[in-house]
Amino acid sequence: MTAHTIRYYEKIGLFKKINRNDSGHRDFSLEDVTWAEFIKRLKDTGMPLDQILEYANLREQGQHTAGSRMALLEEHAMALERKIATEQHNLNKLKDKIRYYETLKDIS
Amino acid sequence: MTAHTIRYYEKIGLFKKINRNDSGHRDFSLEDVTWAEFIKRLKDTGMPLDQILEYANLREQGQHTAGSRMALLEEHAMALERKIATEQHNLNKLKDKIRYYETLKDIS
DNA sequence: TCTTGACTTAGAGTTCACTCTAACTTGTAT
DNA sequence: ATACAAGTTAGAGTGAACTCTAAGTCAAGA
Repeated sequence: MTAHTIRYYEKIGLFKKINRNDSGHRDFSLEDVTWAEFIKRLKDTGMPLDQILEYANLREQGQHTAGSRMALLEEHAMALERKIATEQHNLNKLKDKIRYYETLKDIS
Repeated sequence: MTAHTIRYYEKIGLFKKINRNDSGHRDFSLEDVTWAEFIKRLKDTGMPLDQILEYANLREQGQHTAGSRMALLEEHAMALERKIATEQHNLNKLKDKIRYYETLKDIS
């Protein structure tokens, strides 16, 4: 995650209240870093930024949104599971095609 | 695949020689349709258009490029395999997180 | 015949997620 | 003291893959 990307994430609202030091530079707390890592994990699982933003907004509202956040994560986990299954299916199809070409090569 | 998308694919060179009827409309042969389906499969496995285009160009050169095409497909299949493995790993991590939140809920 | 809808083109606009630029200020090493 | 690296902002630019628009032609049903 580059500095540019972090500033961009702050701009779109993924980071809410990053402290600044005397000279106006961002001063990331441990909590900020943990949150950044969590954003990265969600990103790595293919969650689009607007959904992560939704999660971030819930998170800002406090503890009483924990349920909704959980639901969001569970929904995303299921979507990811479906996506992996589809990709596995496509991979098998592709391998079939490759094997088919290999048999052709054996014959000709 | 919408009509717009097909025209776009033709424009960037994915379709090479689509016949036209008397009124200038595209007249897709069975081979064209098969090729379109193959493009779709490659797309569904996450192959970017420039790689599909590379494949299309090889395909146009004729039978003697069959080896290179196979290599391309094999390389892509391996990349897809790695991608699925990573995604599975990320999914597991996400599920761990969800389970962790669930234990918190049980306690509090 | 009239209407409706599908086709044609070149080219403009959109979305996502950055990525970079310009102009400026601040911090660090020698 | 002087470089120079790294921070700040608003806003522009990028790349992938569409997606749509405008202005026009063509075809089929009531």
